[in-house]
Amino acid sequence: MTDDILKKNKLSVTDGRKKILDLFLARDGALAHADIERYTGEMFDRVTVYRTLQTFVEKGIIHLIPTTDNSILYALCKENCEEGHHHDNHVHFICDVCNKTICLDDVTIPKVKLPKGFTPNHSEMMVSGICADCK
Amino acid sequence: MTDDILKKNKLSVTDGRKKILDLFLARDGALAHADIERYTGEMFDRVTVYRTLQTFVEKGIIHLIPTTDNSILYALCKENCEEGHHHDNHVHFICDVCNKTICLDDVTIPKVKLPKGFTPNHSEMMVSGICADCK
DNA sequence: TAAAACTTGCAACATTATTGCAAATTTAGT
DNA sequence: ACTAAATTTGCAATAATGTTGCAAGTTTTA
Repeated sequence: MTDDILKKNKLSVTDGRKKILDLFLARDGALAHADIERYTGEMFDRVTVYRTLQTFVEKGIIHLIPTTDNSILYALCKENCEEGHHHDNHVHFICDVCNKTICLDDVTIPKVKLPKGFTPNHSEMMVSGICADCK
Repeated sequence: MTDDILKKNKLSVTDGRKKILDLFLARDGALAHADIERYTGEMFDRVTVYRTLQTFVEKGIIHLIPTTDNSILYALCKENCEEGHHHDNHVHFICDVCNKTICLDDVTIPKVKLPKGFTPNHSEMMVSGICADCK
């Protein structure tokens, strides 16, 4: 499974990449760099984690999620990795209780009417509240 | 002007706070910590800038803007500072050309229909593209 | 104007991220 | 399966970013 995703994206299949990809496949929530480091522990160097995430973002295997604090979150979105390119026009949900960030793949970001002179290109939308598990 | 805002928020009127508030009033775009440091230069310590921004956020004079990269942006929004409390349910626009982030105070974030079990509380929305100045 | 309250700068420290280079691993060609 | 080429990793060094305690300085209050 992980091997396929890596091969499809023309990346060498290495232990580090498989392990990190596994992590994303196992969770449906988004992950912060720190989560990944906590999990991989002594297995790999911090630098490898940074570089792996960067590579995955470049290849479109994972995508960045904006946050209100300074943290960077990464998430693997189902459709995207199947198809090999990004469709990240979905809403992200941050649960105030469990603090997980979830990709709502089926909730499309609505278009908004911008003031005169503004031309839209890409949109991001995040909703916080209580998720289905915590309700 | 700056004195009034500070007083209204029960903050001591100091040179640092006035200078930083001036910066926000002069720009309509959002500012990163680094922008402020670049501007204030040797005038104040880094720590003072951090603490001033934190205080302003707590008082609701400025608000944080989420970004896709790891940067933290702050912006003063017109209505808010007049009234002394937050109405930050507006869309933020990031220009791909000049890279400015602008509060579209008149563009309200639309409501979206969430999947079963999810309860919304707060929303954020960012649109990138070309701004009115760069078109 | 003096005391109390608050703010600032400094120094030290913690965390997070980036880069170059050599060693190790993976891939591709035969 | 074996070797050369390409890629990836770990290490070390460095940079950038953010935090804390405390003493000195400034602002506010009465």
